[in-house]
Amino acid sequence: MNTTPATHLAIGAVARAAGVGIDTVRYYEREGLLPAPHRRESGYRDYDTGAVARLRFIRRAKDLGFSLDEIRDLLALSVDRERGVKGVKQRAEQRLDVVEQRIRELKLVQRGLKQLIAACPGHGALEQCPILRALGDDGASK
Amino acid sequence: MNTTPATHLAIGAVARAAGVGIDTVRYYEREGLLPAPHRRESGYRDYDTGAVARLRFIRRAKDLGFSLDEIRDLLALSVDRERGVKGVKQRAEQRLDVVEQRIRELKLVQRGLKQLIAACPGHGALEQCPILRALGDDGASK
DNA sequence: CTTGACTCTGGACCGAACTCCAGGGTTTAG
DNA sequence: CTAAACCCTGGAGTTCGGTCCAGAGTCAAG
Repeated sequence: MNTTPATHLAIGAVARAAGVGIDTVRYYEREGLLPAPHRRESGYRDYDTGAVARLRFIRRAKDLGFSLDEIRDLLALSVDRERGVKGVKQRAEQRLDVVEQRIRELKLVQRGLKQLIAACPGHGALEQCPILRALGDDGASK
Repeated sequence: MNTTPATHLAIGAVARAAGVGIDTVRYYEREGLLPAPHRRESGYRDYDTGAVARLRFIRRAKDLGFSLDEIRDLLALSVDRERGVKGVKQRAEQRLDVVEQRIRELKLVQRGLKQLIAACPGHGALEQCPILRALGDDGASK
């Protein structure tokens, strides 16, 4: 029944396995993203492979642009039989909205830059430079 | 010859005219983006309309995604008869590269999110949720 | 047993671009 | 003349997601 063997991993091993820094693991624990693990007599944290899975979950969610706050939320949903699946889908949709909005903004910037670059000869008088003309009303001249 | 009348503007007026906060104006002065203006007897800063133009320059460049460091550079180029136009065009091209790279990254994220959303029914067992399955190898279940 | 690698804590620090604060002085409208 | 609105300085605080540090204890190989 137990698919996750309770291997005894120290923090360094768990960090390496998940591809994050040791300080990051402790940081996530402080932030409530990773449950506090058992401790050995010595005080050393003692992880099992579930911790590695959880860290990877966090890393992948971060790659999709979720903030740590949102990931905390996602992690809570991931064990919520009631609203879990629905909530997770909703969050993904919200994230998609934000990403698409951001893409639209960047495309506007892209268009603006392209136009300026195309219009600028790359030499000549400052007064004629379309980029400077677009940025300021005057060329900051004396 | 003088196209910029030396109107006497206090910091609040200049900030309003440029659409930025008062603290931002002082911050830009500290950061060397805006030259230190004349002072009245009282110590009050006394701006002319050139300051408004320069603040607008900064604002527009920021809208195009330039950092304050880059804007400082742009401002220096805007009065450099030698490398001015060439340098400005170059900076714009570099910025465009970064913007386009960012758009590509966001499109990957967009694709990933879309796939997950499409695959998720929005209800049912946590174990079946493709989003959770994609994020973690396990659903953080006990 | 020794050495080197590992881990512990609490807290400071990073960058970017502001934003806010206290405790003053100044200007201006009525 | 007074009260409101403005301005001054220096410095601290904000957000986000870590990263680094000192000083101390622990573990594993040889």
